[in-house]
Amino acid sequence: MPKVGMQPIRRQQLIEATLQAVDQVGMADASIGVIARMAGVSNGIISHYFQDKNGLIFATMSHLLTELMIQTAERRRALRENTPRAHLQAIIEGNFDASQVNNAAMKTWLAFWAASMHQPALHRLQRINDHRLYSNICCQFRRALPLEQARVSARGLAALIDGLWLRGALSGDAFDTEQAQRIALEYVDQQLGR
Amino acid sequence: MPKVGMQPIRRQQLIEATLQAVDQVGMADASIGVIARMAGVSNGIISHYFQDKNGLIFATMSHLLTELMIQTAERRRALRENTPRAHLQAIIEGNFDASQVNNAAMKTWLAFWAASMHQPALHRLQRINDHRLYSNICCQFRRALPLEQARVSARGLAALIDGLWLRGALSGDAFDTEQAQRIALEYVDQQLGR
Amino acid sequence: MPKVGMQPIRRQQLIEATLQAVDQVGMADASIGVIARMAGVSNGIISHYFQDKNGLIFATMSHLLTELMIQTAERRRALRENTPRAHLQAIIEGNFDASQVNNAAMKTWLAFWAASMHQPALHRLQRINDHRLYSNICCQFRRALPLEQARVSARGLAALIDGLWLRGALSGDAFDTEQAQRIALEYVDQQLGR
Amino acid sequence: MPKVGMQPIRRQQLIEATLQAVDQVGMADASIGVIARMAGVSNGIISHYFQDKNGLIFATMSHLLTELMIQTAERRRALRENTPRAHLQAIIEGNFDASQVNNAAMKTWLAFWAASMHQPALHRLQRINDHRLYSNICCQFRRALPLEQARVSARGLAALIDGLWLRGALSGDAFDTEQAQRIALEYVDQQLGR
DNA sequence: GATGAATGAGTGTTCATTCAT
DNA sequence: CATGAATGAACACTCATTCAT
Repeated sequence: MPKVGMQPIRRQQLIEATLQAVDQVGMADASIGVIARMAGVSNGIISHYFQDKNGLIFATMSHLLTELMIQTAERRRALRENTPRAHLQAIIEGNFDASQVNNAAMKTWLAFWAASMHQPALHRLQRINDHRLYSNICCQFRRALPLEQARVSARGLAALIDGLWLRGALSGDAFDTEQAQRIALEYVDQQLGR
Repeated sequence: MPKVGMQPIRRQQLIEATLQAVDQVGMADASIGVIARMAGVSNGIISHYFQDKNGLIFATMSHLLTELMIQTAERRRALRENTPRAHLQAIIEGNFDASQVNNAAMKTWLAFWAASMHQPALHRLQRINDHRLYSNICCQFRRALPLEQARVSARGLAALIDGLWLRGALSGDAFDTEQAQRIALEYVDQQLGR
Repeated sequence: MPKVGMQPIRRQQLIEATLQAVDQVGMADASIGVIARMAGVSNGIISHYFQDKNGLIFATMSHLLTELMIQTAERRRALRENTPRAHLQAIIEGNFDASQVNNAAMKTWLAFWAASMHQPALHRLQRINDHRLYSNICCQFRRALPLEQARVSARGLAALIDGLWLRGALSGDAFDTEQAQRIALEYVDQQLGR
Repeated sequence: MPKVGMQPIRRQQLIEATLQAVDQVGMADASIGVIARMAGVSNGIISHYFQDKNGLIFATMSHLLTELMIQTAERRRALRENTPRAHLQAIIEGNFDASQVNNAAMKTWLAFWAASMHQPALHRLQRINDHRLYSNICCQFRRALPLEQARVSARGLAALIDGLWLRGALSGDAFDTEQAQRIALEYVDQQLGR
């Protein structure tokens, strides 16, 4: 049993237990006790590695955000052609990556949004993420469209992606990511096609 | 002092206090005590008119849904011309009505979505609402487009409306409903314009 | 079982349970659970009548202070002769009244002093009490002595009273209040006798 | 790095950290974690050098007591004249030595008294100290007064010293040790002057 | 119809202590 | 000698709910 250097291991372990707990019982009932039991550790350990429950929630959200960023960045790095359409497609695909459309992630996102309305730290995280999606999109539209038009198109595409994700998450049925991506890509083509 | 017929008055009073409480302290901290204090009544009264706290939450959500339905229906009844575009515009406008984009409503909606992932009763409410938006939209697209295309367009517009609303709610800034409606309407025109 | 107007009854009941708990297990171990059990009520009731544990501690200390004030005031009101010596004797007797030299009160006083070093609200209470003893004494010395001498004598008598009380409390043996009062009164006579 | 002979150094280090912690956050909040952090060592080290937290508290109190004893003894050894008055003055001065009237010491003493009411080990320490002050004083009075009178005077002076110290500690203002010593010495003169 | 007294389970958090390294 | 990972009990406090009045 290793007794030193446990910090990164335990942190990851607890973040995953949090996602699992939110998936199974919902954020409202994901008490420290439940999370600790799922991680197979004692309650007190959470205060040891995260200051308090908020610290754990914050770290969990940061984890999801980072995952989203990584997925999108990787897809864009792997592109063969450097066209706006290709980049936008990669962005769309990143947002519907498996790491974002599984039950645990979807429930956590929704709970995160609700909580961000009243917790400044989460709100800041949320704004950074929202802005990243918008500006990444805008950047690409800007290569093909005049500034004002690019902005409007970016706002539309960002909203469409979030809306498709949201309705998919709320539906309760299996997430048809294929169709969602097709609708989003069609929007891209319409905007670029002028 | 009227001892009869208080039910509808009290129920409305408590629903409004709930929205107010959610607006001010967030759903997580909107305890029965807080809501009762805001309504100027005793704690116990809530069990009297709603079975329990869940009953009050459910009623509050139903209230928001009804309001949304009424706003949309009224706008459509007042239409001069019976074109798909006009109906879709009315639907869009209804979704960005003041009753849906104020702080209390936005916070309650977000909390509702998060909760609906784990509470069957709320999930059912949520699905009904989602489906109503989709089928209302689809119905109008159907008048101008072949079935399959109408379905896809409807899915897109519904997602775009929800996404625009979501990003507006989460931004924390004033909600630019004008721009949102313009983007949604432009999407309608693109879909119909083929 | 009365269901209204319980507040003063419960408050008194809880204050007495606090004194009893401090007597039996010490302030450090006088948890809310212990106090509630001694009062024969549930834990939650304490938050209902006092905001929190600090509120209960504060109320308990206020109770002891009020008791001390009442005992002293009554003795002075019952005086036959209006001499400084008589008043000072009454003040001395009040400070060694049974309400102040029982185990529960002594332990609570000591815990109160220790806590007052770090809790502003308790410190304020403490200063008011200290000052009252001093100024009551000073007032009487002033009738027989020049101002500066009265002040010094008052400081000395107040300290002597507190010191006698303190050593009596800490001794662990039965409190010889007779001897304590004799020593204090002798000090009075020495000061007045010049 | 010395691996042997650390014990006295570490013990002293931890006792001083305890006094510092009590000064800054109060005995109630002076947890092992806080004390260890102030000493710049790990939590576990405390169990290593003191059996447990009580051991550390006990050692800290013993340290204060020893300091008091040393200060008094040194002053008496340095006396030019071997009169009762000179010895009593030295005892008084020892009790108002800087090592006893600094914030950390005063807070620790008060916490110690409160705790001694319920912890036999601390109570024993406390009684030894109380008795030493009394018997040292009594011894000197005995050289000038009949036994019974010496005892009463000793009780009075011991109480006066403790009372002056107590009121000084609780006042929250700067400790006027000069005045306190003058009052105590005056009491000595009155007792001897008969 | 309406109150508010009362409950008690549940929460997040703190903390002294243990122990493998 | 020294660390810090880990525990688990204890704590103050919150809260939805019940019910006598």
